[in-house]
Amino acid sequence: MKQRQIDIEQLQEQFRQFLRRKMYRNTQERFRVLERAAEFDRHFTADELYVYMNTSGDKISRATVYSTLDLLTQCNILVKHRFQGDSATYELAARKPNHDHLICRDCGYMIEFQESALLALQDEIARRYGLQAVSHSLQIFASCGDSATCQRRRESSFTTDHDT
Amino acid sequence: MKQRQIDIEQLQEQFRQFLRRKMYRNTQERFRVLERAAEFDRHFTADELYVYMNTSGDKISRATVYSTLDLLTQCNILVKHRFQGDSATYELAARKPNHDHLICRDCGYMIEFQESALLALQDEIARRYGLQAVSHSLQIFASCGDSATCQRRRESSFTTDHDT
DNA sequence: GTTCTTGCAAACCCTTTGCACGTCT
DNA sequence: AGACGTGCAAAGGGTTTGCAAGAAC
Repeated sequence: MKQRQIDIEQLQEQFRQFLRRKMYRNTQERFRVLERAAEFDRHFTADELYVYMNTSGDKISRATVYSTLDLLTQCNILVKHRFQGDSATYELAARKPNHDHLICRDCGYMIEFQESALLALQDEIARRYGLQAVSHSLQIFASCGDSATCQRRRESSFTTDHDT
Repeated sequence: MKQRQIDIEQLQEQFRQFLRRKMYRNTQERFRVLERAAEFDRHFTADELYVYMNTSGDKISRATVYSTLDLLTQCNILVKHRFQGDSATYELAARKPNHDHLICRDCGYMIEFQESALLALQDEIARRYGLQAVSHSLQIFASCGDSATCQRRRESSFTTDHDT
């Protein structure tokens, strides 16, 4: 968790406009969830954010965290992922625009990559069916091939995720 | 559910080899799950398969269905999807090779498409990081644009997750 | 005969919900 | 004031697990 060059005020404005458009209320809780979520420079779960907030000064309920994360996802401030089996993870959309995930199916090691060709491809495929593409989610599953490497990566992938 | 030109014997052989390689046992239940799963020409859930089997002559437990579906996914006979929020869905990998999904984020309407460029792209990206691509999962989220159509299509409403 | 698998039900975990209280407009 | 949001705990639903009985090897 660290500060980056995310424009928090712009996100707040974006959220405010979304809430107004949907006739939802401007509550302190909702904006605190946004602020604290924006401190993560990595994927995080709803429960992680809940614990983080409640152990650092923001008393808030799980229900509110979940519901606000849902709102933030609706207005594209957050992106929600459902990787294998576990709980859903979120990340700031602005954190690393248009990245996708390369995942070792044997050890779970995950690499974030950016591939500009995908944007054009997503648009073209949607157009092919008369739709307008909004976003996409791509995971490539691979194997390390080298089992020693795979094992080493397994350890690091579960302990260090604090930096991208 | 209907029969297609799936080579069930080849799948059984593939499964047998996988079990042998992993030192797992050849049980009747495992092969019955494979046979019955292969009858679906669409996505299905573990529970659907469980109910289907138990209402048509194959008495089997949920635990076995779940565990066998996991094995069949491990050996690439099935593909497992985790679309929005609900339960996981499976489908035969051989059913429609290398297809991906185009989903209307407003009404949930889903189109299966095939795009051969993606295969090359998945391989190239994995290679870029020294890995060997096995498969991928791509969802493109779009909007219908036409609200009338979208509303008609709306049977279940939900927010868009980016899932595996 | 030993080990793995199955079946059953209960446990589990993440997420959602119902209701009373509090807050926003 | 009225409607909506929050907090709490309990319910919910898909999936996994523990243990005894049964099959595979």
